[in-house]
Amino acid sequence: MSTRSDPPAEAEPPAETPIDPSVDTRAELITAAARMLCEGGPGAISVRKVAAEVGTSTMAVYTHFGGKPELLRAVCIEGFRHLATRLGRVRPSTDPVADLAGLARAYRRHALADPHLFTVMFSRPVTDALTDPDDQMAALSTFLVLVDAVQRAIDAGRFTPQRADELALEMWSGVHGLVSIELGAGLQSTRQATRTLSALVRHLAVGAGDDRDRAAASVPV
Amino acid sequence: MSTRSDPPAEAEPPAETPIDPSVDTRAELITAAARMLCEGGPGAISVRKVAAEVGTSTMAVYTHFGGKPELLRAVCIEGFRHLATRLGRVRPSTDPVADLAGLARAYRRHALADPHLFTVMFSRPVTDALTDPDDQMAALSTFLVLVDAVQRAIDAGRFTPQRADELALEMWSGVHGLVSIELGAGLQSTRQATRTLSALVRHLAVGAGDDRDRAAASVPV
DNA sequence: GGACTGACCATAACGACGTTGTGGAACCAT
DNA sequence: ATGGTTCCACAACGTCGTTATGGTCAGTCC
Repeated sequence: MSTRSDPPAEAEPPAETPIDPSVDTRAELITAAARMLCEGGPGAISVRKVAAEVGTSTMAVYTHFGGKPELLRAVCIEGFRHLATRLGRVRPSTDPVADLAGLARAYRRHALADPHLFTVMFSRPVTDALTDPDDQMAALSTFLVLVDAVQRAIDAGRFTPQRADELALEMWSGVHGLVSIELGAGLQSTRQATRTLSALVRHLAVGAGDDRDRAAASVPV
Repeated sequence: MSTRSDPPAEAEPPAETPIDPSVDTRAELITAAARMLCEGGPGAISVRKVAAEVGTSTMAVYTHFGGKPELLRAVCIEGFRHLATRLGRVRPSTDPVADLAGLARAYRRHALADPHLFTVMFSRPVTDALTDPDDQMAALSTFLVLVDAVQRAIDAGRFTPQRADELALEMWSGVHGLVSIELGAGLQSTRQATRTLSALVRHLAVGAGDDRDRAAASVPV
């Protein structure tokens, strides 16, 4: 246990504790829980250990969140924001199909960066508890970026006119499924996964109406 | 429950698994755990309650399996066998693309029949523990059926010549992802999901080289 | 100034959990 | 009978999420 010892017995105990004056406990709890989830998986995260890491008692979790599920939910919302910023960094270009491939790669990069968080983010207990409109928006915005790219592909004449949200759901399913399989079952290699990811987007683009050669040019192998 | 058919066993059964004891405690534990997982999710399954349901003590779990993770692993292997038989019921026809759509529907039907089991089946702790060759084969066989259908589509000239396993992985990713999203995030309706599932297979088929009209004929909306 | 209020957290406890040690009962080959 | 093995009942240990209780401290109103 690497804990903070209590040597100041001779010193002035009644003095203030200027160690952590400003930072609020709530944010510290979230980051500590996120770090434990990242390192040891869902099973390694416990209210007691999170509180101990922050240097407080378990009650802090209950006053700030209400319980362990809400703490995990807060961690996942943080994860959704990270994912949203990642996808937001993929700036729309003049080639919407290439943008789709970029979004797919960014999605996978996010999952590989923190596999445990990614898994928990899309687990039932978490998604069911996303009742706050802001939280729902944070989770949905990641999908709306996809819809936008698909719509731009339709408007540009690359895809045949159709419902953009349905086609975006197909794209999301493919990417999400591939990443989930890669994390769960473990594919042979990451190179295999990246190649399959490109092929998946390319094939879906062609299926959506794009020219085969143009799709191949937009989505590099 | 599970029709344990053992017809090709010409040798003597008492060699390994004696069915003599009035009922096999091991099998009872598995079915009890599976039922609890099905009804209440992963959180509702505890060694104590499973043992109590069977009418024994917790020690039975440790003598037969070694611990709770191994018990869950056994339940998931049973799930993989169910999935394999489900996919096996999709008999190869003269239309391999239609077969792919049938396999996708069967895969989704399996997931919707027992969502909790489906989720646990592809979770890290379970897939990592599949070290026994027989178990790996049971899990892989579900994928090999897909590879076979893709290969038949290539041989029939529907798909352009390419690696069948890679294309099958794309198909699996799409279907698995769509089902995972449906179970996790919850789509608007099951009709929406079935339509998207068909569109996904159809688009991937076209992307793989199939004629657009033939794909539409093989995969009904 | 002093009392009140609410937010925040330390302490201790409760019940349930997974797991283990101990030992007993049933079975089987000798 | 005898020794060995398999299987399980019982009780215990440590950890978990959660709750009850009470205390500290900032702000507010008299």
